[in-house]
Amino acid sequence: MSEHKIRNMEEFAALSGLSRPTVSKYFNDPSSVRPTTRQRIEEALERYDFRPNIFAINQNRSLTKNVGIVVPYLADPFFAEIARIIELRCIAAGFSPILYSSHGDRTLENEILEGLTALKPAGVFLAPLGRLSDRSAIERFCRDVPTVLFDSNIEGMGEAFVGSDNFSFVQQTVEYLCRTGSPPCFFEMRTPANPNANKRRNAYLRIMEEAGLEPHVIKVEGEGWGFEEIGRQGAHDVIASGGLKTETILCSNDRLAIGFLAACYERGLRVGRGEGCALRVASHDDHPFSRFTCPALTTAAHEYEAVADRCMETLFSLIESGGRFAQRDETLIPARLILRASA
Amino acid sequence: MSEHKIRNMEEFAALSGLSRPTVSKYFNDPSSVRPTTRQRIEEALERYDFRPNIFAINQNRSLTKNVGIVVPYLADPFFAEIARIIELRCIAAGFSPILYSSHGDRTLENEILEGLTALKPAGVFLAPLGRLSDRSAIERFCRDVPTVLFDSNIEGMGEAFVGSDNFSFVQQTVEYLCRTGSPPCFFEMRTPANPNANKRRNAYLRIMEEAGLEPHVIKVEGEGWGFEEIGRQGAHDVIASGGLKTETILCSNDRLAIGFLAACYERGLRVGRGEGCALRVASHDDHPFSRFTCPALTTAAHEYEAVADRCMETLFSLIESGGRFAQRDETLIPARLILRASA
DNA sequence: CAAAAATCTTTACGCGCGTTAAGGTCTTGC
DNA sequence: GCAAGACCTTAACGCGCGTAAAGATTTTTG
Repeated sequence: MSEHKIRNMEEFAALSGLSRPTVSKYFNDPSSVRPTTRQRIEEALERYDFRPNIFAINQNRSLTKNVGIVVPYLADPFFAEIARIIELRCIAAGFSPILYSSHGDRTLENEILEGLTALKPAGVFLAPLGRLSDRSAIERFCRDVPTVLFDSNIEGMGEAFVGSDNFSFVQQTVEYLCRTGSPPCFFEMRTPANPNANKRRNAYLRIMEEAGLEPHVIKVEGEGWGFEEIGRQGAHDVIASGGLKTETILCSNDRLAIGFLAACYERGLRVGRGEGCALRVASHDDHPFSRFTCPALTTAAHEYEAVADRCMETLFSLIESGGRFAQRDETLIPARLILRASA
Repeated sequence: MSEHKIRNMEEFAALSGLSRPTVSKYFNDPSSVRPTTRQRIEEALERYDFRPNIFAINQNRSLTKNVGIVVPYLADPFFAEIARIIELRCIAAGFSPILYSSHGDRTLENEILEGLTALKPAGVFLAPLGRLSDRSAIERFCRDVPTVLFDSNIEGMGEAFVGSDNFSFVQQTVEYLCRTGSPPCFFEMRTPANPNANKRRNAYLRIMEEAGLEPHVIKVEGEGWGFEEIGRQGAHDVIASGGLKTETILCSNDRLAIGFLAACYERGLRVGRGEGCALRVASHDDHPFSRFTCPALTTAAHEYEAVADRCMETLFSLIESGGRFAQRDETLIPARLILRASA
């Protein structure tokens, strides 16, 4: 690297002994110039450390190499983990991922989408807030930007959806629980933020019905993203009031289960499938921490990698199709049951 | 909102019945135009839904309203949480935060910094990887971009550092543990990624020495960002081999402690300060999940909000000072001891 | 070795907006 | 009602790069 800073491509081209259009061509596709030319540019690049001005590059372009990733709440380790994998995949594919969290806020989600539109991204992965989302705003956004929804489906929006097969999640846990002990009740929030929760409850009801078993759904109060605390408080309430009709509890998601287990511990209730255990608790998601709860949580796992890979595949073919699919593409990825000590 | 899409400010200005420079003036500072003019623009804005082209805006600017936030590993809830708060503060202050995770990778951290430089941000909050960071790359970055380091200090880099007072963290936990029972040993990773870990161990050694107590440091093996598993495995090893010389364990951070507690549970060791408890475990950070461990974790909490607020204050004054401080500014925020059931 | 093909250089325009300068128009205060 | 000042319009340039066209140069091909 040498002394003074290079101001623009003109200057850099001169220093490489080439013309600006050639250098410009190189930056858009290094293989589009003669190998010797390419080498000259790359040598100069070593010496002078020049990068084309991003704003100027994109100014006159209808599409960029930007890819937006929007999740509803990044401080939820589930979303952090899935976003992490998608982000790495984007980088590997030569895109510039830009990560946003709606922080559980409808207004913020709208603002993110507006700002994202302005960035002219090649595509966007959007995990919407769900119940709180402004459907018309999302619809408008999807008209302007090639969008792949993930995690949380909103019927008809975006060109594709990649998510988990909630029925498969619940089927596996319920089947396992029934096979190894008493049938479970279903523990969830009364007003879940996310359509997955509704799908899971409905799956539970249907599976129990088909098995000729009586379903029990326990709905606990609470708003916001503090699921663990909602689960903990709800567990205390339902246990104290004798509302627990079964000794097996299937939580809608791991974060609620983490709270449930905390409450059990606080009450001295032993959870697990062994001798002397009062309750069995299972759940869904394979939250990054579910391995470390006490006891470790039996759960139906998302195939994080598979979801991320499928997201990328979908976006690639979407981009190749010019940003539109003839028909909305839906992928549901089944769960993988993970047996641990809690049930 | 009306029919056809507006292409540029010229067109929008015409539709508002004003000239482009006036409209441009408005977008840079709405209060810089006459109230009646402002009203006309805002009415047109309602009707036509126009946003100036971001790339064009920034193209000819040396500074933008962008603020970078870089953390070493976003899937760590601690960083997700601090990033969340800082991001919200930035938005409230009218900036456009852009969030990056280095994903624990040195190369990626470098690339993020390079890309960030190109975005000409008004400022950057950088929590570096620590031991893995490329110091020369960070140094170069800090020369180009007004940077506030946080969480993890690297001497002399950036214009300021905002972080936690590790000595205060350890002092409070050690003091509490000694006062209420036997003195703790210190449980940590052999090769911590982060300078905070070293500061905490040194604080532990010094505090024990000053109290005339014999220190015990337990170092466990393990690489990467899976701290819980490292803590769990390390706990199993040290307990099985009889390496635990004290009944009180102070973990370097909550994630290790979460693993430690999981191991204790798996071994049937009761943790807590009551009757029949074999061990006491305390830790540092007040990780978002430490409330839900079994038992709930006694820990020294970061003042998340205070750290975020101080970060913002520092960046504001840094921007006002034209991006440079006469002297590097260091803020260390003390811990808040949180007593829960584990110790 | 000459012709064809590939690649480069030169020249020039456009993108959308920031910004400046000169001059016109509207407000304000007396 | 009039001057001063605030605000607006018009005109024009520049930012850094994409890109197109025409001509010059190099490389490949037969």
